[in-house]
Amino acid sequence: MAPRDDQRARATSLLAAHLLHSGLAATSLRQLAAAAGVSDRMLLYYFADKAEALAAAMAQIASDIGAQLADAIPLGPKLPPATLIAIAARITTTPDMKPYMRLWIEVVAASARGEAPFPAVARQIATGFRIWIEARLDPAGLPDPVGTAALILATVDGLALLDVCSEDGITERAAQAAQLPGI
Amino acid sequence: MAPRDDQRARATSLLAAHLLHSGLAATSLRQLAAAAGVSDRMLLYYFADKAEALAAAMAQIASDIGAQLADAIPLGPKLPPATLIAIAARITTTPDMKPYMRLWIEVVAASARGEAPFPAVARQIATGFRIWIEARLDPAGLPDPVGTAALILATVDGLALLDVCSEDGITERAAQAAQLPGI
DNA sequence: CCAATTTTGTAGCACTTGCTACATCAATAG
DNA sequence: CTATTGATGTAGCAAGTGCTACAAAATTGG
Repeated sequence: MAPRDDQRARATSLLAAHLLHSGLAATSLRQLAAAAGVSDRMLLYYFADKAEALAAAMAQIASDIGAQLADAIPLGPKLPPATLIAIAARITTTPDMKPYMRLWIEVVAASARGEAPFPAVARQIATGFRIWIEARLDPAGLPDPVGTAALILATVDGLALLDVCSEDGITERAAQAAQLPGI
Repeated sequence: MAPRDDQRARATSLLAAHLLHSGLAATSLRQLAAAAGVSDRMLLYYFADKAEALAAAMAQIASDIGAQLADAIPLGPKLPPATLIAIAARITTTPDMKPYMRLWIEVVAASARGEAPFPAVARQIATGFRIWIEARLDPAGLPDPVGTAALILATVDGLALLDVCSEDGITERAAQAAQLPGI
């Protein structure tokens, strides 16, 4: 009905695809507008400002990640930390997940720099990750299950970070090492 | 003797301090010049361009990190992975190391974006980290010591990443969890 | 069909970006 | 003392930034 809302939704999807493909490298207003197939003038008609456009795209991406994670490991019996680390490492190093994790690294850095809207976005996504892990972690015998969940999250994020700045193959070998007992 | 080289060295140190304090948030030519206490015109007299100025500052920081790491754990008997993870986590979550690790995250993201000179810088620093770990890791019983070293590096980096986008205290609890046996 | 409202284009503004041309001043070599 | 070189300031350029004023067109309600 309202063309504006339709166009806004369409632009949001195109922006999300653009961010997944190019990261935060090309995020000027005009570049975003080009990616969304509209003029910069219209992008600012659909969204209040650049930050809102980015936030909308990131929200869609975050919901994608959530769905993918929920699909990958449905809620079931609680798992011990070693098992959960192994599984999480295997999932997040999947080629399908690579663009997501790469973007995630850039979002965290932009958040560290205080660049709107990324501090809020990063907090939201990190919380999503944390909840996913905590919901699947067996707390039995753990002195601090939240700390352990955070460690698992850190390990997974670290693998993603490694993937950005290392030669090919190293990340896979690290993920493999994460599946050994006693580490 | 040559005032230019003196000034260049002085500027490099001031730039390094600036990056450690502010990350990559304020890295326009004029902001860098202000941090170095010179005019933008002179900064480009000391350095060929902005990328070279950043590279010089980052090189100094990288050498600082190297020295700090070498001091923290001198070469000695090779350690099993669990011990090494615990030690590395304790070192890198020290308040002293916090600015370094935070900057490191931003450098990796800038590298992912292809922003000069960070791809080269990130590769160099990551290699330094990796060598430090491999030199201290006991490969006995490990099917892929390099993969295990990479995993340790990933864990440490992941803790740093977590530190950027989580509430206070979580990183410490995760680092604590990393010191438990059997994870 | 007219009026009001929503949607879209054109043009541009004030500002920042990395970098440079040019002139000037100081110091040093002959 | 002069001539050359090194060092520094002033001013500015072309491109890009986020965003906006204004008007024309399209759509909708009566």
